[in-house]
Amino acid sequence: MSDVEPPWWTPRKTTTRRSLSREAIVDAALKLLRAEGVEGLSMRRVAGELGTGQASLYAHVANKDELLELLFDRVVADVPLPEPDPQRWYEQTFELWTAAHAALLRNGDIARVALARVPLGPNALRLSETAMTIMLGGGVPPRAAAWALDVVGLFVSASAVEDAIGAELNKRGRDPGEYYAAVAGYFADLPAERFPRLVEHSAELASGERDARFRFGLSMLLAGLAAQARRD
Amino acid sequence: MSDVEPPWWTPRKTTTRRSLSREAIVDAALKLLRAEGVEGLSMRRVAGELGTGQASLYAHVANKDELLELLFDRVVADVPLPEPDPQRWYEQTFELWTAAHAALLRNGDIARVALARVPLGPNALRLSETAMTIMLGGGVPPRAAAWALDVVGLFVSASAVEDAIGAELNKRGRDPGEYYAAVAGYFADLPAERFPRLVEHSAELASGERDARFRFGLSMLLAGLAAQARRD
DNA sequence: ACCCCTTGTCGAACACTGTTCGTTGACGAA
DNA sequence: TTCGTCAACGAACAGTGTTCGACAAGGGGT
Repeated sequence: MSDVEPPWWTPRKTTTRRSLSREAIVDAALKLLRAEGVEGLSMRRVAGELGTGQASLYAHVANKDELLELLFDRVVADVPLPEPDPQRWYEQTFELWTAAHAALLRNGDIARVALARVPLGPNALRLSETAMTIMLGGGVPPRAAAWALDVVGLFVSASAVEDAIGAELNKRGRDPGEYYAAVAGYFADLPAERFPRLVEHSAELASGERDARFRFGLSMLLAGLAAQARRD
Repeated sequence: MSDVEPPWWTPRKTTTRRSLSREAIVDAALKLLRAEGVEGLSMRRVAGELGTGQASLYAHVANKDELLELLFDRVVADVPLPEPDPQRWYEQTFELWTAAHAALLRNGDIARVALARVPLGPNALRLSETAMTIMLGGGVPPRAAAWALDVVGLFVSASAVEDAIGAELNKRGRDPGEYYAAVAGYFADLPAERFPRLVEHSAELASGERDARFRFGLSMLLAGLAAQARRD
């Protein structure tokens, strides 16, 4: 845990005098998030979870937006960070982002908030610093490393959101994989004369192997990075 | 224009008997979207734009989600699609997605809806079919092409969302680039003993050259694809 | 020409949302 | 003991997506 915080997070220096605290609020929000997703997370319900009124939350948290940022950073805290080893920069980068992806998936929708605002909380910063150290140690030029941080982060978050949506739709349906099957069927039933490729490859287009698809995308990105690293 | 539509879009076969129409609604929504973003797009305001009551919209559109999907597909309609040429598959792929990115950016926030639901509207399908044709013609294996379609689409949408947020924050501020400067400043002012790399490369981390960053990310991805294409 | 009945329009209402206001009441310092 | 501060919180405000039910206008069948 680091005590660095973005300047727009309301500072909470005073020890709480009563029952509520920022931590308790984030805890309650996290519980709701896992159960219902970002959509079902309202200030009233968080307050209800804590057995208090909604207005009370605003003494500890400026905003719903701020609460979501705190929540996101709490989730990022669970990503294990490796000790950078220049010999294994590629593997370590791969593992770091795979772990981040997994942590996001463990918490429903939460990746949405990463796409709505660049994550600059203390734990996101620790992760960024580690990722930069690994890439720079591996010989990736600074500008490429800095930009790649953004690009890969974007991809990881977007993937997590997509996977969370699929998981949610599957949960609502009867059988596991029902949603992916429906998408594949939709592709397969398109008019073949107009969409020959989509029809022909409908199976691959909708194949629900989330992890394999994620690793494929991450490999695509890191292949580009490795090429940059070798050039210098 | 293609007349293929996902089965869950309410079919509107009958010619409109009165003033309202699906097209008019999407037009009004598009106008609002450009002016205020997805956030400021409510059914009431769309209805107000058309001088009618909010309930009237539901005769032409199942719900707000469907309206957003229609809106997204309308935006995708503006992406110019090249005639596939196997000799130039890499360039064509690059150009196609750059054009898609630009079309999204021209319409504020709209990329958000692509991340909230896999886009399967008629124009998104035409774009997908073209992208597949180009990649397959260039020798990319089918499964890699199918997965890359998803991965690159995710990246393009996520980039567009991030850029739209930056653009919005800059618009709110006094000077152009104010937001990026603030982020760079935040990085630069971090405690150097804890975040040495982030502090050292704060300039690159927040550099606001949107297009260059986007092209960099797209290159990273396509480098991975090109490696796959050569392998076969 | 008549009537019916389908179908688009739309005001009102419902159940929510995030946030603010003003009051209450308990604690720590003097 | 008294005072002032501040977390707690009920109520209200302005907004949201959506549904219901009433209304009216045309076209099709008789």
